[in-house]
Amino acid sequence: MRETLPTLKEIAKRLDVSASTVSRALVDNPRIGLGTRLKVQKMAEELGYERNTQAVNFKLKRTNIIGVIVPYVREEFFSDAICGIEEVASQHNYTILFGQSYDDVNNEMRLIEIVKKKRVDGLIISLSKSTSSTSHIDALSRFNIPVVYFDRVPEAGPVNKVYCDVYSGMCQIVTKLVSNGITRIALINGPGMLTASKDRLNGYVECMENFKLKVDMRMVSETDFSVESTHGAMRSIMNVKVPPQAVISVNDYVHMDAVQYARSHKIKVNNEVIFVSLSNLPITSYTIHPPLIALKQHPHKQGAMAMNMLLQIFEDKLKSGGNLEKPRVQVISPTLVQCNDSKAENSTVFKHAS
Amino acid sequence: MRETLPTLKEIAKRLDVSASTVSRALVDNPRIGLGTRLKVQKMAEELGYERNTQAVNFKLKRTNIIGVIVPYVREEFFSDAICGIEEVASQHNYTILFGQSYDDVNNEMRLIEIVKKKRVDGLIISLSKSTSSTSHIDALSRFNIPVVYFDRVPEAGPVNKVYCDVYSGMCQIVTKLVSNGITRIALINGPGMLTASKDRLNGYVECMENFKLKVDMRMVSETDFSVESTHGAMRSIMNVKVPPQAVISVNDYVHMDAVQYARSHKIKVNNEVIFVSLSNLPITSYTIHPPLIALKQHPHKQGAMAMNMLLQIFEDKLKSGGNLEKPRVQVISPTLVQCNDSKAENSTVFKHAS
DNA sequence: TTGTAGGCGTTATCAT
DNA sequence: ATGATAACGCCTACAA
Repeated sequence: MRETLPTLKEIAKRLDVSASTVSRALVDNPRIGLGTRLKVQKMAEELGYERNTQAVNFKLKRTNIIGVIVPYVREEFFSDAICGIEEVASQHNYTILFGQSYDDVNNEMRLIEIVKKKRVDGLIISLSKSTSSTSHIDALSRFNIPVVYFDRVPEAGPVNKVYCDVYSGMCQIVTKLVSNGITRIALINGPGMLTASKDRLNGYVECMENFKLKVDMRMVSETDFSVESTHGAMRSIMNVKVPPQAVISVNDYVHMDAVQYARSHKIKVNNEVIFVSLSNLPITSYTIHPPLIALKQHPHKQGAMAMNMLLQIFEDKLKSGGNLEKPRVQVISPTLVQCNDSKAENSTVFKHAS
Repeated sequence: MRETLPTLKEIAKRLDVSASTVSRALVDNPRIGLGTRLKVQKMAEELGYERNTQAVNFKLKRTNIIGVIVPYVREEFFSDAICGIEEVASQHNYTILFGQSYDDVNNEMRLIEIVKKKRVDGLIISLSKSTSSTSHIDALSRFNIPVVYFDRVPEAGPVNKVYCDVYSGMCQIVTKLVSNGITRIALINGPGMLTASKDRLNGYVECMENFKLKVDMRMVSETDFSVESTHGAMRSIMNVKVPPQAVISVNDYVHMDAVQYARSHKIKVNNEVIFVSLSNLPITSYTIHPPLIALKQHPHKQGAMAMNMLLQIFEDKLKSGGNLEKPRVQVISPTLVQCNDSKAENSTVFKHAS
């Protein structure tokens, strides 16, 4: 019944050679005769031998597992990113151990403990929105576990990270709007603590100023990503006496909630007020009112890049025998896309190139 | 720099006892004195000892990894299911190795090879839509790797599976519609090959007949889940001379595409024609026209149940020392939910309880 | 109650 | 070019 896979020893016994010989033949070690190598490989083939990765990894003191921690896997952005990670990871025989922080530092800390316990070879993480310090993560470096941050990255410190240049994304958007005559622009930003939020705000402010437009901070609001919070943000924005012509939302979920607010307040979406989102997920195409302008943040690519960075770090660690390489940083540019909203009355069409 | 975790031997040396003693103390083996046990545990605590799971698993010839294969992780249904799996898995110290078949048997076969190579302890899988035979999966049982199917399960054969009772779901829906005076009901079903599709069709036909309603097969169509295919299905359905009053879609993505078709053909959605979906994902609440009736298929719960089933199988395998338990089957009932579509003109409201 | 010895499958370091 | 041996960290008969 129980069909058990042959081991290296089994091959050795049948061929009456030593285990080391077999091992060498199987990894194409040069210190072996061509004849025996072929003989061994043939036998391995016949027996359906498969190297026991568990044993190898154990021997080599590695796990070939990399930890991945994101706020929510159910968000398309992150599941996409995970796929990107998984794609390049599996090509290099790495396996993913993933966990969700549910945007809560405490969960994040628990997960860090787990990946440490599992002795992962490395960690790729996108911070929870409530994470203000990364000391729990820094602890990993003491155990020589390299960490790559992506998307939600810590602001400062010598860390490896890949993220999207939302500053430039913000500029692209504002430029596009302004060149279409839209100058009263509101922003629903993410929690001010997040680096990305600061970048967005800076991009917004500086780009506005470049156009000699005064920045009205009543047009800038924050959300903690919850529906209520977003609705609150909308309320404060729409209540200034000269309301905005455009509302930029920090992401598609916030965008959808903002649209929901607008509709329930009889605001003509994408007509009276133009809606813009800083990210661009496939689902929005099914929504009532998609954003007229959005930014692709390339989550899949970000994931792939993060994993590649980790692989690089592994390699360099082997070469340099140890430590102290300087942190790696990769920035990826978001891509501005125009959508159209068939449902909007007299949907605005953008003409001018940015 | 490199802080390396202490091993069992380290503790043994410091306490001047043997490794086996330490091992026993740490697993609360009864064959050890209370004093030494406490002493050992204290030292372990002090040193920050953490059992090397890799070594343990290697020794015990298990991996504590379970493979999970789904068509797409980006679909909320499956990412939800994976979370359910992950939740109970992590509670029992199991780790997930996931892969996506992208609804293609060939990928599925490749993934099966991989999980076999990784020597997973078990597999949870939701079949690709193009999988007609499960012989590639049956191969796993030869290596004593138990398999649990979920949601997209094979029709016949003695397999372990957990799935949603779409037959009854279909009945619930038809009953609800009929009791509200809607009798011309169309169905956009999934590929006929899938078990679930057959169940849906049976539920539809038999429930209609229970109500003495004649079944018009021109009102029944199939989609391969692609947009074009769904649009084609809609076309054929809406073109019969007396068109349906309701359209039931196999899932939310198909539903959204069906709505899209309807809108572009000036059909008043959820007014002239009522739209119903056989699943119920959060995203639909943001869509232009959510289904007025939907079924919760509880993906998270399905995932959790599948994982629990696997754990049961593991346990029983230990007890019975080996094989031949009869296959396990768990069926979960879908829950009918009513939504409302604020956007529909004169949106139909259902009054009668089913 | 505790220690000793052997082994899981593989690789690395010596020899030969 | 090949073999013998030890070791990775842990567990488990068996012995004491």
